[in-house]
Formats: sequence, C-alpha cells, structure tokens
Amino acid sequence: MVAAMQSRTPTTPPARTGGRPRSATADAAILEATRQGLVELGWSRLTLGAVATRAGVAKTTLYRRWAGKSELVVDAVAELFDELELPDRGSLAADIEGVVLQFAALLGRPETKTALMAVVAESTTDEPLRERIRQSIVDRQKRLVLAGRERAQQRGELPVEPDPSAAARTADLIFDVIAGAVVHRALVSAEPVDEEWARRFTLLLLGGLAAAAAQT
Amino acid sequence: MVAAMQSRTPTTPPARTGGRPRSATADAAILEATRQGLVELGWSRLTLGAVATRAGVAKTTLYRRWAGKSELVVDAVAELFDELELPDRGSLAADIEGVVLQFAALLGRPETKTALMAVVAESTTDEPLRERIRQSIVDRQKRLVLAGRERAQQRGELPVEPDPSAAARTADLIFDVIAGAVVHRALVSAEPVDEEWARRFTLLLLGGLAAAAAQT
DNA sequence: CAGTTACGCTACGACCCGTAGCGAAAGCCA
DNA sequence: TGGCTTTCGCTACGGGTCGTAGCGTAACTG
Repeated sequence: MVAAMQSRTPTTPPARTGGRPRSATADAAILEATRQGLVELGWSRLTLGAVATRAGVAKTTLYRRWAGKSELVVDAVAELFDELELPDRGSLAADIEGVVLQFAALLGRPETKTALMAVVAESTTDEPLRERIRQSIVDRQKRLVLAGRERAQQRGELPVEPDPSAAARTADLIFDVIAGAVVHRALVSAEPVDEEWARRFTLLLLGGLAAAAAQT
Repeated sequence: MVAAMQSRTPTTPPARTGGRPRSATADAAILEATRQGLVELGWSRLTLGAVATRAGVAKTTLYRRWAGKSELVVDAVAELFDELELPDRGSLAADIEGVVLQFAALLGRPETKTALMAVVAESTTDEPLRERIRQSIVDRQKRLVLAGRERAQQRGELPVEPDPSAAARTADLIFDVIAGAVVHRALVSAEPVDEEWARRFTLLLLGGLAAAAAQT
C-alpha cells in the first residue's frame, strides 16, 4: 500500500534504447525557474515562455516534457513537499503541533500559496491532474498524519481500530480536518498559523479524538 | 461589528446624477452567463468574451463594470452563497451537521468547485480581491457558524467566553476547522461529503469542543 | 430641449499559446 | 570510426484572448 517513491518523470518515460539522454540539469533549472516565476509573477501571470527564458532553455523543450502549466507547477512545488518530516516529539499533542507547523511552513511560502489552490482548481475539471496532485503532494502530507497516528497507537494514546475499513475512514477524516484547517487558516482567512494557533487547534482536535475513542 | 449587507456594486458606484442608468437586467444576465460558463468550461477556459456573447451583451460592457475575471466570478458565485441558512435543529450536534451539509451542497456544484479555489489562488497576490472574497463569500459562511455557536451558548451547550478577544479567536478557529475540513474533503480529497461523513466529523468536533470547554 | 451616462459595435496592438520544421549536439552500438 | 537515435536550440507561424479606443446611438434627468 506504500506508494513506491517513483522518480518524477514528466511525461512519457524517455525511451527504451540509445539516443541523446534528457538533460537532468535542464530539468532542475526548469523546476527552479518555475518556482521563481511563481514567486515573482504569481500563478496567473506565469507563462511557459518566461519559465523557459529564465531557465535558459528553449520553449519547445518544456512542451516536450510537460503537457501544460498545471503539470509543470505541480512537479515544481512537489519537490518542496519532499522535505516533509515528522520527528518524534514524544506525545501525540506535540506531534500534531509538529504536523501543523510543518504544513504551515510550506503554505507560508509564496510559491506554494499561489500554486496549490490554482492547481486544485484546475483539477476539478481534469481528472489526471487530480491524480498527479494526489500522488505528488497530498499523499506526501498524508504520510505525516499516518505516521503520527501510528506512533500514538504504539504509545497507547489512541486505540487501534480492528476494522481496516473503519480505520481508513478515520484516518481520512483526521487528515482532512488537519490539512483543511491549516489551509483554510493560511489561505482563505489569510491569518498566520503560528504556535499559539497550533496549540489551540491541537487542544481542540485532541479532545475530539479522546471523545471519539471513549465512545468506541 | 455586523457587516452591512451592502448591495453588490461591481466597480465604482454608478454616479451621482442623471444619465442612462445601468441595466439591472444585463447585470443578472452576465452573472448567470458567468455561472453557466464556469459549469461548461471551467475556470481556466472561461473567457470574458464568451461570457459577453452568452449574456447577449457587448464585451466592453463587462469591462465597464468589473476589473477582470476574478472580480466577476466572485460576484457570480457569491449570489449562490446568499441562500445559506441555518434552521434551528434543536441541538448543537444537529446544527453542526446542518452547517456542514450546507457548505457541502454549495461546494458540490460545479460552478463553485472550479471557481472558489481559483479566486482564492488569485487573491494570494491581490489584496483587494482577497477583501472582496472575504466580504462576499467567507463572511456569509461565517455567519452560519457564529449563529450556531450563539444558539448553543443559549442552550447551555457551550460556555460563554467573557473575554471578547478570546471569544473571537475561538470562533475563528472553529470556523477554519469546519470550513477547511469540508473544503479539503470535497475539493482536495475529492470524496463525497455525505451524511455519514458529516456525522463522524460532528462527533469529532463536538468532543473537541467539550474538552476545550472543560479545560476552561 | 440640452446634458449626461450607458450601451453596442468595430477595430486594434500586444501578448501568449502550442506546434512544425530545421540543423546541430550527445549519447549508444557495431 | 561511422552510423543510428533521440534531444536540443532556434525560428516561424496561425489562432486565440486580452484590454482599450473610438464612434454613433439609446435612455433618463432637469
């Protein structure tokens, strides 16, 4: 069930046999240029031509690797989500605060701010894109939540649900609550996700988990 | 502190004295055409030219009233949020489920699905737009949460916080949790916000509120 | 009636899109 | 070394959208 950490391959896997290989340097330059462009121009004013110029690459090279702006931007910001980690802080409460602050740190960057909502908006009318987002971004976040949950169960802070279907639904619920609250606070309400907010949110969620556990 | 329900005025208030008045019929036709366009084309492929044609209006008329696509779309979907109501269902739990399902019903529509995330994305680099969204859409949702909270306090289900500053922070927190979770479930996870999910979410939140109240 | 504002229409330069076609570069294999 | 294959940079292009200007007409006020 663990998604293989597949190397990000823009479009079709290069090829089978010989020929000039794709420049990995160009790949990195393009993704970096995309992030810079997002910072300086924002999603809507970002153009593929500008990315190509800034990356020192021909525009055609971009179109050979990515289907469009959405796909490129997803890959560009997905790299930032690779750094997500969740050190064991000893308690469920501390781990939740850790997750919240990790998400908040990423959503605080201007690149991700403007890009995430935009590609999600596009994905509502583009199913393959939605799947790409899920694999590249959402699942990377979800891992943190699942890790924290498992740790809490090992500590005895959370009950182990025997029914795998119910357990999955619970995990999904918790994930949507955490990620949703942070995103909404940061991007819609546009107010800071600082330590005080994280503490208050954690208190709220923790109480809910305890109550839900007691009811079971 | 209650925002006056100002009539939606696209750009600058028409004028002071005589002259040909703006056609209210055209206004309605444009907003309706915008929603139809969102359904059929989605945000990115929606063009102001297409909206004008569909509304039976000259393109220039659009630009005389709205600064751009974002502003127009905000007004178009904001009308849908006018129908938001929260009937008293007798208990806090039932009211929370009501709020959740109301939000979910709106987010289920294809117009709002593709539009909301897009305009929020734009608003990250456009402060006036963010304010417009807040007034036209977010505050309309927030009213429901505040109403439910007040009802619960009158019923004695929730404590009345004396410090108005702390009370406001709590209300903000609850709002971000509810709206965020629903949005994330509906648009990012792209799974249905049905009654079962609403029930489970309510259980979680209710437990958290009870625990937070006990701690105070 | 004159004055004022909104409207429909046309036309326009500017920009971006996505693709085609070319010659050159960079690998692999005999 | 020479052939084969694939990618690269470059140029050029038709098609579409943008946002605005200019004009004559419509609607409403005093």
